[in-house]
Parts: sequence; C-alpha cells; structure tokens
Amino acid sequence: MTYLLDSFEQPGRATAGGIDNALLDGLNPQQREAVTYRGQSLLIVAGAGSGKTSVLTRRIAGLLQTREAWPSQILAITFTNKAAAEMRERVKSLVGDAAEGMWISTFHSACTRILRRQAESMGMKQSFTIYDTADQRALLKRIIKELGADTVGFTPGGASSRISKLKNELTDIDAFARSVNMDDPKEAGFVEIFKRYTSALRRANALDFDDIIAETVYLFRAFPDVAALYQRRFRHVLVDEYQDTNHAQYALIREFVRAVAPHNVPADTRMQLDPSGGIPGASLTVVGDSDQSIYAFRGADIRNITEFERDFPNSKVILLEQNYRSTQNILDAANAVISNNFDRKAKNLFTVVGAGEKIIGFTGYSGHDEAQFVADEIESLRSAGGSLNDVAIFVRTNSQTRPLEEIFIRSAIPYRIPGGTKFYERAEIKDAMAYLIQVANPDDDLALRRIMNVPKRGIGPATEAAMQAHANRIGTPLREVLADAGQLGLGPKVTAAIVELGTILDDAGRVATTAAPHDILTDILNRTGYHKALKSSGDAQDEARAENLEELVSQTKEFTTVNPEGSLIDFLTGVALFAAADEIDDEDGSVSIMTLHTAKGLEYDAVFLTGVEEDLLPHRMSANEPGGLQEERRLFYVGITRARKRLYISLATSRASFGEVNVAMPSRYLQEIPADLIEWKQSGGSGGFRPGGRALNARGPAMRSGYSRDELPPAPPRVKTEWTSAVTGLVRDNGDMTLEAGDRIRHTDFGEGRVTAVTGEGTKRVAEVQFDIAGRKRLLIKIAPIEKL
DNA sequence: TCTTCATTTCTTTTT
DNA sequence: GAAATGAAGA
Repeated sequence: MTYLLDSFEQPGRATAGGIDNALLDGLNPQQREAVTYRGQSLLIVAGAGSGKTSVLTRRIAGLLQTREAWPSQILAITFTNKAAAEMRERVKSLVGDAAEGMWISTFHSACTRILRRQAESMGMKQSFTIYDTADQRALLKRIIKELGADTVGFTPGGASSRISKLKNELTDIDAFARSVNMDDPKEAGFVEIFKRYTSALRRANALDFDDIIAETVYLFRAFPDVAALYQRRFRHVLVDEYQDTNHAQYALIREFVRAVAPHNVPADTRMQLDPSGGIPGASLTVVGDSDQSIYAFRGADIRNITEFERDFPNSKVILLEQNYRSTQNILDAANAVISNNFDRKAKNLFTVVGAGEKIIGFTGYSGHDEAQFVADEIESLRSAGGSLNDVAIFVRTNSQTRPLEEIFIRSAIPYRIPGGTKFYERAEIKDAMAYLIQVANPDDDLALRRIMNVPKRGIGPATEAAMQAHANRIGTPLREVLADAGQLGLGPKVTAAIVELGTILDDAGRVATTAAPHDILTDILNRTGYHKALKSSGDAQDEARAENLEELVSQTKEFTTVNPEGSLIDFLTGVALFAAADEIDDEDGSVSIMTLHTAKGLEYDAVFLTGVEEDLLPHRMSANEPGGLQEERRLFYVGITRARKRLYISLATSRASFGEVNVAMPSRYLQEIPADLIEWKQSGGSGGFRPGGRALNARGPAMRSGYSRDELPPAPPRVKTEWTSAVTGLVRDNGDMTLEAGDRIRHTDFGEGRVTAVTGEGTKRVAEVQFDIAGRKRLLIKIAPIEKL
C-alpha cells in the first residue's frame, strides 16, 4: 500500500516531466495537457472522436511509468465491459505487464466485486445473485398480484421504473416511506409494494441492478473503515462517459475520492499524510461530453458534468475539440444539429482531413424499401472493396431491425445484431440459469419457482402455492421445503417429483463452490432431462431451444477456459452484468445493426442512420418528457458522429408499427442539417413530407430512379411498392432450384432479370442478377422470392 | 394439470 | 405482430 516517487526512472527515456516522450507522440497540445496534468481533479471535456480513449490510456500509462502509482492504485471505470477490456489492452500495449493489477471495469462490476468481499458487513451472503430487469418485474408482478394492487392501476413496469428512479437517487424504502404522504392511498400502496419488494430481495439474498451501486454507497457510508480500505488503495480514480452517471454513481465516486480520516490510517502507513494526519483523497479524472448524454431515462444527471467545477473545487477543465474521426461534412452536420440544443456550452468539432463525401439521403416508401436501399448501398460499398466490418446500421428501436434482417438475409449480406435477440433473455436460457442460480444461492425463491415445473414434472400452481404456504409457515426459503415435501400430504407422484428436484439441486449445491460451471450445468441438464425433453419434443422451436442450451453449455466451457479459477458465482455475475455492447465483434466480416444507444463509443467508416422520422427520432414517448426532445437530438448527434467517412440518412414515408402501417413524417432534426451537406438519392413522393422545404429538397437528379425531383411521378417509380409482409425470406424455401449464368428469373420485388453469376455452396448459394429495371442485386437463391422463367 | 385457442395489451432507449 | 393472459376442454 505504498508508492515511491521519482525513483528508478529509466535513464534517457523520460521527459522533463517524467513521462516517456513516446506517450505524448502525436498528441495535440490539449491532449498532452490532459495526459500530463497533475492535480486533485480534472475534467476532460472530450467531443466525439477527439481521442479521449487515447488520452485516458496514456494518462494511466504515464502514472505507471513515472511510478506515481502502482497498478493496484488505479481504478478506471468505463461504461461497458468491452470498453474496459479495450482500455486494459491499450494500457498494456503502452507499458506492458505493469498493467496487471489495475481495476478497470464498469460501475456494476467494480461494485459487485466490493460487495462480494464485504457481503457480511451489509448483512448478505457472499453468494448473492443479481436480478435483471425481467427478474425484477417478475417479482413485482407477484407482489402486486398478492396485494391486489393491479386493480388500482399498479403495473410491474411502472413500479419497477419508479423504484429504480428512487434507488438511483439513493432513496431507500425507509427514506421514501418517511417522505411520502401516507394519507394518499395511491402513495401508501406504492410504499407497500416497495417495502415488500425490498424484503423479498433481502430474503432471496439478491440485489437488483440499482442496488449494486446504491448498496456500495451505503456500505461505504455506514462503515468508514471499510470505505477506507478502498480509499487508501485507489489513489487515482478515472471515470469515462461521466455525462451518463446518475446520482448514485456520482455519490459513489465521491466516496472513492474522499480523504481518509486520521483514525482510519494504519500506524505503519508509508503514504503521504495531510496536516491533520489523514490521507488526502484520491485524484479524480473524469471524461465526458454533455452533448452525448443519452441515458437520462436511466437516471443519468447531466448536472454531474455541468457542475463538476463546483463540486470539485480547484479542478482543471480541458477541452478537446479536434476530431480525428470524421470528415468535415459529417462534423458540420453534427455541429449544426447539436447547436439547436440551448443551455449547452458551445463546442465546435473540427478536423483537418477535409470535407469528404456528402451525406447521402434516401426516403423510401416503407421500412422494407428503406432496408433495400441500405442493402443496395452496402452492396456497392462491398464491390468497391470496403469491408463489411466497417459498416453499421443504427436504429432507434429494436423493432426496426426486422425489415433490415429480412432484406439482408435475402441479399446475402452477413449481419449481426449485438444484443438483439438477447441470448440470455431467452426462456430456456433463463430456465437453465435459474437452476444454476438456485444451486449457488438456495435462498433465491424466484429462481426456484421458475424451474419448479421445468421441465414438466406435474408441479402446478396449486402445488406450488401449498409449498409456498408451508415455507412461509416455518419461515424458510422455498428450497428447504423440497426435501420434506412428504409432510405436505400431496399425491405420491408429485411428492416424488419434488423430492427428486430437491436432490438434484442439493447434489449440485455440494460442489457449487468447487466444480466448474460447465460440469454443474451438464449434470443438471442430464439429471432433469430438460435438454432431452426439448430435443425430442418434435417441435422445431423446441429443437432450436435445445440448441440454445447446447450453446449455453459451450459458453460455460469457454468461461472456464478463459477463467480457469472462475466459480459458478463468477459465471453468474458475468452473465448478469453482460451488456449488448460487450458482444460487438468487428472482425467477423459482417455488418452490425444496433440501436443508437448501443452505438455510443463506437465508430465505423460507413454509418446508416435509419428511421429518421417523427415519432421514431424523436421517439413519440420522449415528446412529453421534460428535456426529451433535446435528449433525442443528442441521440441523433451521437449517431452522426459515429461515421468516419460516409454517412447515410434514411427514412420512410410509411412505417409498420404493431401490425398497422402508419404514415411517417421526416424528423424535425433533418431540417437542422444544412441542405448542401446532403445529396438525396431519392426524396419522398408527393406532398406533405417536406418540413420547411429545405431538408428534403433533392439537389440535381435523383440518381436512383433517374428522375429529377420535379419529375418524380406521384406514383412511386419503383417496380414494386407493396411489400407483402407474408413474404418473409425465412419462410420461403426454393429448395433445389438450380440457377446458372444466363438464366432469366422473375423476382417479386425487382421484376425480371438475368443471372450474371452464381457463387457459394449449398444453401449459401448466391446469384448475382442484373434486373431490367432495378439494377444489379445479389440474392440468396434458397430463400429469394424468385422464379425461373 | 396440461393444451389449445381466443383475446388483449403493449412497444424507447439499458447497466 | 408478438407475447402474455384467460377460458374452456381433455
């Protein structure tokens, strides 16, 4: 717990400031200062693409290199696990193995680690489990039903988001109950729900996402000696994406950098003490950009960054405005858009790389039409030699991905959707996970209820209720009832099934802390017969579910390979804190489709910003929220600034949302981009779609259709405008259709054309077709809606 | 207790 | 258009 100053500098390599020149190479003056500044607190206002990761990693490397800090004294907090891993890698590449031992992780991972170590202090067991949003809602649903509160308008979702908000403000049930007017029956009802929810979590030895942060703050506040362990240890705290911190996270940071009182300083410390005999607070570096704050709905408080200087007196602020990512055209668009947000510190991104390509705009007639445009453009990027890894398509909502997927499948464009069909949220995976959770944490009733009758073993709601009643009577977790189910007077068959389940869980529990997660899972799947039941049900969907279970098994195996010492609890924690952005892989030759939120922090050569329509961006739901329109604008801004070289902005004049097709209007934000930055390949059809008449004016001929804007016929000029939703690429199967160059075919969307080439093998065979009207396309033969002529 | 079928409700973004 | 309910029948 000591550190040395100014010793063992490597001769000849250090600058006057003690930092290796190589660390400062290629940095602009502001970046240099951000790397070398030393003081109690530093705010780096880092515009999009201004090299903040570079600055942050070099700053850490500098601290290590000059021996100002040991690796163990550094705590760096990022937004996602992937960002953390990346930062660790980059520091490693700068200073080598000296990087081992740093804490670089997300808020949630760091706090979980602390809470597990200090579980006893906070009155929990080390094996606590983490409830995700779905678990939280399942529990609340039960509570609301128990209380009959659903009849007075309480919903799991509503209660969950309110509880989450309160926890993010560090208001626990006791504080809340004190503050509320209990004469209001509505409020009193919510207090009761919150109360039961809190105690159910306690009894289940579980924490929800928000607890993880809040409980750490409470722990530090209640036990200053525990807090002091970490305050003495972490001398340099660095926080990325500071604009997205909520109040609880802000409070946590304050705890981390709090000075240690003299009575919590060990007598034998070799650390520098302040005049009172305490240890001064750790130095704090935060990096953020209030223009990229997009998590207000999760409690992110923009004031954390805007008031940093007030919160941390004598702090230094460094502004990074030079952009190293995008072309000037893209930055001009971004600057123009974001300047419409009032109440913000002026900031203007600039670059020296030049104007670059114009932004390409496209207005389709439907989501499918838009998706086809995206596919066509990707195809031409590909034939121009671009890599699909460098292409991303952004959407506002997850439901927008469907038409894109359909068209991409048909066009044989490989794609991936990070966090899309969330693997760990599938029912069968949650079932298997619930088994593992029960094994690791037998107190978790929710997990047990989930698997009680999975696979079917004849334990219905009635039986479950009887068991629950018994558990309540004797005051134990549900799990303990399993073993003596005989006392419940149930049928022999059911009783045997219950006891059998108990035995399986107990047996697995005996090795829970020692066996590899993989072995525990395999054992459970074998003994419960869950996997076999799905495999042999004859249902195609069950078949897919069985395969998902197999995938989970191989993931546990993978986990042990990467992490040989990893326990079951470690695996469960990893899964619970796994995020969409963590699974982004930019090496596998596919384009990425993701939400704008997931896109934050990433960059691509070519970016497609889709669905730029009213009610989608800005989203309808945000319109009534205070600050909602500004937040949506920031979201748009984040999307624009992800692009390095090419930006495509697309929308549709009609969009299907929950079965119905609705008229869609161009987003108000579109007008905020100067018209001369956008070249419209196809603008909207007839009237009513040109707010302000600026943004949607096509310049020159609309290349795609060969019409200039004024000649655009009122009827859509495309071969097909009506996209029968029944024709999904997935349903169709052309089986053994054989095509070869020269064949003529008819496509339901593109009309007739001639095959120019066929490539690929088996089901992956792709035909390249020159259509008479629609141009050249690549089609996956097996599923394309085509017939041979 | 399980299965099937009809009805209903909901859709923003996520650690 | 899906997922989650609810009701009715096996």
